[in-house]
Amino acid sequence: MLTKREMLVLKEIIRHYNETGQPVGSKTIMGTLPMKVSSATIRNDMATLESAGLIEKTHSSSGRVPSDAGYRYYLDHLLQPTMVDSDDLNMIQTIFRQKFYQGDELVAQSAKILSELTHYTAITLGPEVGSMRLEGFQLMPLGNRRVLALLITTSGQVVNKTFVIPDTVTGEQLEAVMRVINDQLVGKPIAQVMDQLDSHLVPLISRYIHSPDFFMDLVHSILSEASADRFHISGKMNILDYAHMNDVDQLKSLYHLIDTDDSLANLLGLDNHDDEGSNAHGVTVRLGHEFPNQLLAHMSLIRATYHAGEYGDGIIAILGPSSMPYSKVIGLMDLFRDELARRIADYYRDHG
Amino acid sequence: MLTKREMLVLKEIIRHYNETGQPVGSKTIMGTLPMKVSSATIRNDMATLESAGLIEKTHSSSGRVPSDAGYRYYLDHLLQPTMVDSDDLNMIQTIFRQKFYQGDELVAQSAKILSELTHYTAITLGPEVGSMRLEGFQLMPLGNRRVLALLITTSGQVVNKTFVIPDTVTGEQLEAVMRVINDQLVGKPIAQVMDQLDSHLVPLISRYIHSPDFFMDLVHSILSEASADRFHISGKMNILDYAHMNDVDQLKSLYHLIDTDDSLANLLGLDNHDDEGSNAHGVTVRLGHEFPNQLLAHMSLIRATYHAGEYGDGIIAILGPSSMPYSKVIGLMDLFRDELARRIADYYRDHG
DNA sequence: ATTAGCACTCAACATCAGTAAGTGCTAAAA
DNA sequence: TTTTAGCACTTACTGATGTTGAGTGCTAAT
Repeated sequence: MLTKREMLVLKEIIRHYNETGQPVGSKTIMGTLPMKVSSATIRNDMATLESAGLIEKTHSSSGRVPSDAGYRYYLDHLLQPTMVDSDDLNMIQTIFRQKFYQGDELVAQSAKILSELTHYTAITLGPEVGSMRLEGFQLMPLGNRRVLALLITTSGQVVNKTFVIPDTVTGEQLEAVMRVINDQLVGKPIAQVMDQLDSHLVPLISRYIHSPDFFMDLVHSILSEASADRFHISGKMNILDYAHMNDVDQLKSLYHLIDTDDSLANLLGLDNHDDEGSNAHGVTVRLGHEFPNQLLAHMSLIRATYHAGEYGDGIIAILGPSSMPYSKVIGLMDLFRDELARRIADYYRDHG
Repeated sequence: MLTKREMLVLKEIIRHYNETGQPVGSKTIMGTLPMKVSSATIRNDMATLESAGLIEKTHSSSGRVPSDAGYRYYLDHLLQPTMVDSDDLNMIQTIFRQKFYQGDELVAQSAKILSELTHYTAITLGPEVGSMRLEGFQLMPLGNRRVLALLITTSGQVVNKTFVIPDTVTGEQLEAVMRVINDQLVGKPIAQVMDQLDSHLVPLISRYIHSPDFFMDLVHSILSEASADRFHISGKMNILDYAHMNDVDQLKSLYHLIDTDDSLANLLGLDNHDDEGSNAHGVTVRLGHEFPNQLLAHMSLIRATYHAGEYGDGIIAILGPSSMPYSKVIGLMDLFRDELARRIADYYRDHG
């Protein structure tokens, strides 16, 4: 159990290290603590903090640096989110006041705003994913053995894809497939349709078409395009600033990670939904070393879920260095999730 | 005018510098020249080359490094493209043998292949741009004041976009607009339609609709999406390897440049079509210092046009360091443009 | 429990040869 | 006239050595 002053010392070490990036010494702390104590006292406190594993030395006579555990302790016990300052608030509201045509634009813009305000990397995910249902499906012959497949979802997303049809396929067959899908599948959640493709669709289509392989491929292909997680990432290049990578190959791997939907889903914890690391504000912080992936070692992921009412939940997240102004960033995220949730609800209410 | 041996010395300096990245000394050259001369002789030749501005010293007693002008001379007079080695050829053909559904995939894959073979950054541009014509236009009401606009081009590209319609717009008006566009504009080149939007479309639509602003916006928006240059870039992160940037901000600017369609168009010279820098193989090389942009200083852009017959011309390009194995890369580009042109012609012939 | 004082540690920086790679120049050889 | 051997000279790089300053841990006094 830490004393009050030890906590303060830890907090100050984290604050200073954040600002300067340099190890912090006892004299520096002495200057900024609210009470008047000597540097020797602080040295003693630091020794305690060090044996508790919360801070580290870079070499035997250096100042102290927060350790992974130190950050964890800070996040869990010491952190108080700051209010978003009015300039930032203004910027957010100004941008959100624009007119958005596509539902996605709102979410994409969010990533942009977040990355610009923080100078880190922002990742956002729209609310549609889970709750999205199939609204319509069309096949339009384009001539010359090509056909345009068009899939519309309840969230207003439209996916189109052109296919080359085998010689054996006739116009009537196209009609039949279209009819079957619109009769049987419209209104069902996309995810469910995906799962039951083989068991449901094959028998239905086989009634009209002898070898339904082509159509199965087609439907599968366009469905997976529609149901793929649509991450919006902004500020990718900021990684160059905050990930102090000496190895170019690691940097490349990191970018690969960010660019791969699967790893991103994994990063955001889209698979398991335990709330570890969440604090009272519904904003969760995961430190890099808590991820299985070595690459994220000195990074930190701040993640918040926003609730767009009946339209489902979405995610906003920020990837940055372990050493960042958490109070500010968490304050920002907390405000932003509400703001975005409201805007999305507005959007769908007005024209959803 | 350079002597035969001076040319050889220049060539060898470039070759060595390429392989090692280190300044090249007279003794090194001595070992690799076909004729037997002493290092002193080569030093004399080097002095000539230096006063001609073709090579440089990094400090007063260092070996020599090719200068910008040296590279230019090499490219214009000394370079002989190498045949593509059979492994690479195999890889190209294997990948091209896959089935492609969208016309674009072929061009996108090309960028991927090129970047993987060279370890540089590849940029490709499909052939459709100039010759693309409007094939069809549809407006489908989606309910709840939304409308889906669908635009199909002769190259098989389909662009869809949803819009929120003002309260005042009626279904008949949608019908009318659709009819006008399909009657009047189908078959015309997209570029031309874009240019004449205001002069042609406004009077046509005004006959049916009092304030055509909304529709003009709509048509304009979807047209520009359809006619935007579709660059495919692959190997972006390789820049980290070959652009030996010490300044992170410069690196960021460079990435911004690559990510901005306008600058990219500019880089590839899509505006002016003079053939400067082109050699007999139809592959042109522009060295970084020849671009107005400071950022590209130590880079080089290898660019080739491929001719997909009646389907128009496209571009493949590689961005890399000034110091690269030009013979190989140019050989590759020369082969690749033919290969890609053939594949694209095949694609459109089979189902275009 | 806190503090002053002091010995100690270590990175960072500067200084100072010594070495190796490479040059330019001169005078002799081809 | 061109090429070559020889040599003095330049410079980056390397490693050893010393100095400084920020910081620590420990002890003994408050």
